[in-house]
Amino acid sequence: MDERLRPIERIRKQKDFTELYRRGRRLKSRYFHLVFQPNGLEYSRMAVVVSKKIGKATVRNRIKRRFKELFRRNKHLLRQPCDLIFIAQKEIPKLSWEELQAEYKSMISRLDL
RNA sequence: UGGAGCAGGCGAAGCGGUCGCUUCUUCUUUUGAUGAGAAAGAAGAAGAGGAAAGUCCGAACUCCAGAGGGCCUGAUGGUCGCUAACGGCGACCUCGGGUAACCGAGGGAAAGUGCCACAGAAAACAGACCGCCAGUUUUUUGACGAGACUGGUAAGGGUGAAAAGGUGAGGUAAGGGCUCACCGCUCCGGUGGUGACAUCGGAGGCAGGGCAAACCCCAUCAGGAGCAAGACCAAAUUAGCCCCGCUUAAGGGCGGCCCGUCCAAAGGGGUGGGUAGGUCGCUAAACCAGUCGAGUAAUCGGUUGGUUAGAUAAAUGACCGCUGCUGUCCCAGACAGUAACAGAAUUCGGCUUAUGUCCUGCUCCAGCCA
RNA sequence: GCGGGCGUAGUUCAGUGGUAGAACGUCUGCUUGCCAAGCAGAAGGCCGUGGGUUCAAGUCCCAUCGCCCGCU
Repeated sequence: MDERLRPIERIRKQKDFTELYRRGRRLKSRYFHLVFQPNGLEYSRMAVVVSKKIGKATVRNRIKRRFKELFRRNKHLLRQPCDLIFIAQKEIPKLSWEELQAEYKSMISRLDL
């Protein structure tokens, strides 16, 4: 139903990041890590972290856009609102769009909330 | 037909649609004090590049009180132009490379200092190893020859990246610009050119190695830092302690030093505390496109039209349909692909680097045909 | 975004323009019943990459690639 990605659904503050990194739980795969925590709000929030080691600016931007697209399309998969940080790993530029979609869905299903 | 050289263009193929993001404008609702503003929603408009990249130069802009002089330091380097400026661009000059189209390089080594390993007799007020020639003398014996000494010489040999112009002729005891011709070089003068320089004539028998991307000299240019510059707002904290200083100061004034000048207890330094957020700067400018004129050109001037991203854990994405193009195959069709380099972060002018079975024009060379 | 620094042997580093070195490590031999230590010797380098200046470049100049650090 709601496939928008409003500004408040993005994590932007330094405080939120440090809090999540300290308290959040982690899931790891070959392509990206996922830090998550139920946030107690009425909506979920997300952020993408891609370091310079992954690639040049073009590559990093493409990864960020793909994660944003996946998040807004698949909000219904989350059983309760929570904060998510996606941390890209070195192997991720090798994935095609279809492969990343499958990877994303399997990771979300592994969340135990 | 093949191979080269130069110049330029385009660069998510085009059209339509669905979902979503950023900014602006207008409107609606909620909140708020009928304000400023904030939040949510709707409609419309706009939304990555030729290199946005590297950060290699040059500027605008901001702050450093002002941006003055000198020295150090750094940069540039044929000439004349263009430009806001430049290490950029244009035209020309000389030298070098290429069969050619064309390409590359560029002050000074008769101001001084320094360095030229190895080899070689000798490597920088030149000198003489092997040689060549003459004379004297010894040996032998009559000569040739051989040795020693004295003198002449730099043609030949060999070393090296480099060794007191080159080739030829005359001349000479042997040689040598010793003399002559041609080429090269230096100096003087004329002519042409704004100039680098070119060219013509005359004189001189000839000066003397290389390296300034070694120090350096000459000419020109440069104050420093950078939008994380800098300004403002609200909140919070400290408005304490120590040290220096009121005039012949110390200290500071953003690469260093000196002069000059300015600040100077509402100051400077240290300690302590803080380094969390918002707004502005922030997009209309040495702008872009067309056209006319000046100029060989870079470029300049006039005129008409256009408005073209402003994010901040940082917006341009995902998908569908049709058309076009390319490739493969079993060719009235089917399948696959539609790219490469790459993503604005204060803004411009350049340079450099990356990039495509892409496109256009001009030129050169070779082969074949007429 | 802006500013600065470094690339040399397997590793850590030296290196006036003139044959690339040291220490540790590796390998071989000696020594020992065996190992370590010790002694003797050897191998190992396109000096990050590509141009230029020079007779000659690890060194000087230009471009480029990679890595590291600082500034809100």
